[in-house]
Amino acid sequence: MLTKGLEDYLELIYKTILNNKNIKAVDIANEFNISRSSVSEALIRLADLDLIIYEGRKGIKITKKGITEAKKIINKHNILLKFFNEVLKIDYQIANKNACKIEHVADDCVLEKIKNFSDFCIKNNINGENTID
Amino acid sequence: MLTKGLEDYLELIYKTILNNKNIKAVDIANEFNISRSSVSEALIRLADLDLIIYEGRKGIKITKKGITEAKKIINKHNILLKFFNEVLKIDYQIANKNACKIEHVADDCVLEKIKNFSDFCIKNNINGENTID
DNA sequence: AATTATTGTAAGGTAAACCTAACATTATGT
DNA sequence: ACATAATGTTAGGTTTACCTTACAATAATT
Repeated sequence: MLTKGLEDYLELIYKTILNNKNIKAVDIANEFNISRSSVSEALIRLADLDLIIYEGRKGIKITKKGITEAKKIINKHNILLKFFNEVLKIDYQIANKNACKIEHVADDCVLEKIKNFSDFCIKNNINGENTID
Repeated sequence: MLTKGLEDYLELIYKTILNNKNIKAVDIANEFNISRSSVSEALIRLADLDLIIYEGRKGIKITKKGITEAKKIINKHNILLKFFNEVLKIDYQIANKNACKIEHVADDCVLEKIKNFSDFCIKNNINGENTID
């Protein structure tokens, strides 16, 4: 299983590539406030796991396996974000921050249940603002 | 801030004491499948933080500060457990396991919102079993 | 009481994930 | 083209949270 750090980096790599932008090691370092050398090591590890193709300055490419993995993580993130923000009506920044942390620890089956419940609540306008007596 | 490990150990210490039972370092080691020496270190750290009074074989006592802290963690745990198990209708063991992980990373304000929403859902019989089309 | 088992501690080790500093390489600006 | 800046890598270090092994102290069994 991927560590929280590797998941975060892969997530950023995929999102950036999806946006048709290039991503460099230094960008990851800046985004997460870690050193370039730490990123260097992490990218080698992601490459070892066949999640990215890393050729230093030549760029970072994501593999099919990497895309699958990144999508999973982003999916988890989005389920949590949506639930926190749209159902519980938690401030977006805080919702996002908490989604970022919980996405690495919550089991798939829990996320699945949250997703279904969240969709139901949104459809029926049940949320944290109209549920207070 | 306490680490996940220290929070877990303190939680167990408090729960055991609440049950009028004594708790020893070896019990913590067994519960979390870690070595006695790791527990030994952790207990010294908890004592340094004034959360417990630790005197080796003479026993482990919890301080007022420790009780306050333990209650906070257990409260978080219970909010999550209740939401997962009673609202989302997730299997108790899985609900508990996930509560255990998320309690260490979720912000207080998120837990607060989950609690309110959870109570509302329970009161109105809105749950993961009657919300599927 | 003597033996055996249990418990706690100390010493030293490991792996992960970070760090800084120094260096090499590649881009960029003039 | 050259100087400067940006980027990636290497080497070596730190911290955290574990570990094992060995030993000391206490408790339990016979």
